[in-house]
Amino acid sequence: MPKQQETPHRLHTKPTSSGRITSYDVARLAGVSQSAVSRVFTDGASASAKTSAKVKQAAKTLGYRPNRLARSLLTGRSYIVGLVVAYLDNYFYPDVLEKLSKSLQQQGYHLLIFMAAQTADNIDNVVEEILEYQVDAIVTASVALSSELADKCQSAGIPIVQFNRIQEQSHLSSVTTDNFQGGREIAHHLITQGYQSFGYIAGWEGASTQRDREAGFRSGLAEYGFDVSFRAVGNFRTEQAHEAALQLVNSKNRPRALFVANDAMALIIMDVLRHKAGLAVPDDIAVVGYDDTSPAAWPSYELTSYSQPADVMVDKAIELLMYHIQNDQTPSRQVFVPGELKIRNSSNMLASKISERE
Amino acid sequence: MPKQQETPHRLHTKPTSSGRITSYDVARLAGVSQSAVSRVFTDGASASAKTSAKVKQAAKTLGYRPNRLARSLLTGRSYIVGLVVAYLDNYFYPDVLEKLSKSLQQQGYHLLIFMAAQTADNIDNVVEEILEYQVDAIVTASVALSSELADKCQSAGIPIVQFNRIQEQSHLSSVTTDNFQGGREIAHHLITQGYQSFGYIAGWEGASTQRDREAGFRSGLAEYGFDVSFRAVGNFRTEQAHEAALQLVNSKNRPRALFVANDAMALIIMDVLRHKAGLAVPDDIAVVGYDDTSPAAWPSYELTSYSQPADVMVDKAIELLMYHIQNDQTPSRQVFVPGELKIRNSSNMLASKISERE
DNA sequence: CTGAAAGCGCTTACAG
DNA sequence: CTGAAAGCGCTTACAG
Repeated sequence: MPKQQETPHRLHTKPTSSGRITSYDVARLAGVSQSAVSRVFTDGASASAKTSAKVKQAAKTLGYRPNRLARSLLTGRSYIVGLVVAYLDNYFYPDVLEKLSKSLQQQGYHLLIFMAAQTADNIDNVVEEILEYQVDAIVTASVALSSELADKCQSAGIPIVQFNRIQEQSHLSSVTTDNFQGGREIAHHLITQGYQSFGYIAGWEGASTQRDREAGFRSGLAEYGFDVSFRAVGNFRTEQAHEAALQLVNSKNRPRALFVANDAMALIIMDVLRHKAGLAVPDDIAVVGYDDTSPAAWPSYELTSYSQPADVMVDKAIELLMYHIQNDQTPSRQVFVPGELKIRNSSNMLASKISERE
Repeated sequence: MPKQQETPHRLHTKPTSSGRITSYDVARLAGVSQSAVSRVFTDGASASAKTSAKVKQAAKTLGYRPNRLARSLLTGRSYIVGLVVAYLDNYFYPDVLEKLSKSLQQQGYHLLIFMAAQTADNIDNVVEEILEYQVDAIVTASVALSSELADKCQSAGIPIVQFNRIQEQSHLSSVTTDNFQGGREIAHHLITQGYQSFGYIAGWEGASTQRDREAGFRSGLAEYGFDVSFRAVGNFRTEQAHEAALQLVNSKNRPRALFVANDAMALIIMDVLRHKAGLAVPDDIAVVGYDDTSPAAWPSYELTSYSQPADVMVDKAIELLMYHIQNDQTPSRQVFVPGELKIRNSSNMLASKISERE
């Protein structure tokens, strides 16, 4: 029976009309070769004005757009950047994500998102998956990779930029503020304000930011002979920050001034102090955060905080990214962006006390 | 000179060692065909345990992972979902993004992010770009597409799910709460509380959420013979919400109760009322928001708000997405997720007034 | 400037 | 179960 061939094979005899419009369809309509179509859509490739016009017209008629995935197979460039991120509930990161995405978009890149838990073992699986998408680069925000995986990416030629995290052992590029210096300035500020006893609420102890902020804070206190008399761990999580605040409230010797490792926790803690424990900030206890996210400036909080300028950090991250994408196997760089202590009412003892003393 | 051929052509004579490890490399090491390697990495394809073991061992040795982009060329599935989003500074959306990303990740999909301004003309360009990436579907959060583009995506077989926005003319699937009903319940709540004059701060007037919330609010008031006596536009932007609040404060006949089109604006406005105008909430003016984002529940605000359950909405969006990806040209669906009025202190007149009256 | 052709890394009927 | 081969949609030397 000659009819047996009627059902076409799915793979080998795909009819032109089925689904996607390709450069061949455009070529046919424009009366040029497929190569010509490709050239019209390639920056810097040679095509006469006449050809270009015909092709563009045909493409418009058909609604053709080049397939970036097919292109990437040939060029080795996907124009996809993988972003690994863990803490979207810390408002610093949505801000970073927005700015990073917009800037990359302007350069023709787009972000592929991978959410991860903060613990290191999980991150590696996530990154392995990213590699399947042939990303041109990876940004890890607030998470750390194993050094084995970092090596693997390096040998695969996929640059990695760490955002707001730094790792000595793996030689990865990074953008951070100087967290040690930030912690130190906070200590000096509180001492200058006249406070004499100090507490610290830690973030996740695997994080370089947590480590450096605490070390800087302790160092800054030690310079003037002070120490941390209360410490609890909030792990950068709101529920745990809440618990840490309760520990603080119930502690025998509550410190007079408290440094909390980031704003997200500091705001929660201020609320507990004021509304659950009936304490006044700063009159009963001063509070300082880190990140200077927008709620820190809200009149209900007026939280003193060390700013991490997201826009500058993002600019630097993109510079690093482009630098590594364009130059293979270049040495990594650690970029430190200057931060700044934003002094607000939550730590302002002098404003009230000095006037009393005068 | 025979030396002239020394530099290899970049394209045609790529040495095996240069860069990526392919299925051919694995095949060679494992002593099987390239097809066999492919099958081992394809769910449901037939491969003997022996072959599978050899291939997996070789892949591990070489650090091989299949190239998803190449795969997608054949299968027509990229496992990429495009997300268009405009308001990451409204904390509702980072929450949505996180949940959406995590859920999709579990099903092997990943989100490619496109930031857009809220105005419609811009969105179309963004979506055109998304299509180049051969996404399997598009989620538009808080933005609206032109109906031409919606048609184009439909004919290209790319399903679109609108998140927190609804559009009658273009027949797109959508997930929203019932914003009209939400506005109406808020009106009834405020009336029940005993308030008698009402203000409204609008979001961006091109947004269906804004339109429906306002219409519902006005309808709910009208049922009891009330009307809106003050109205200003905040456009869902913090700076403009701030200005709207100042207008309110300086208005001749300030309303006794205020509905603000979303929490992000409502929090800003509460701060202006309390800290710039010295007004008490709810004693001088009641405030209600929409979204029930986490800051609404913070003790400093205690903002009454209509909840949009992000997790349920995301679950529904993913159901719609998968339904449309798996079934071509299926009719669109409008899913309404039940919301709930969360009554907090910011609108609680009775708590104080009743006790006074008794 | 232009077309024919090879090939990017993969999947999948086909025929053993 | 397995290998040889075609082809997804594109870019890019090559030779006119």
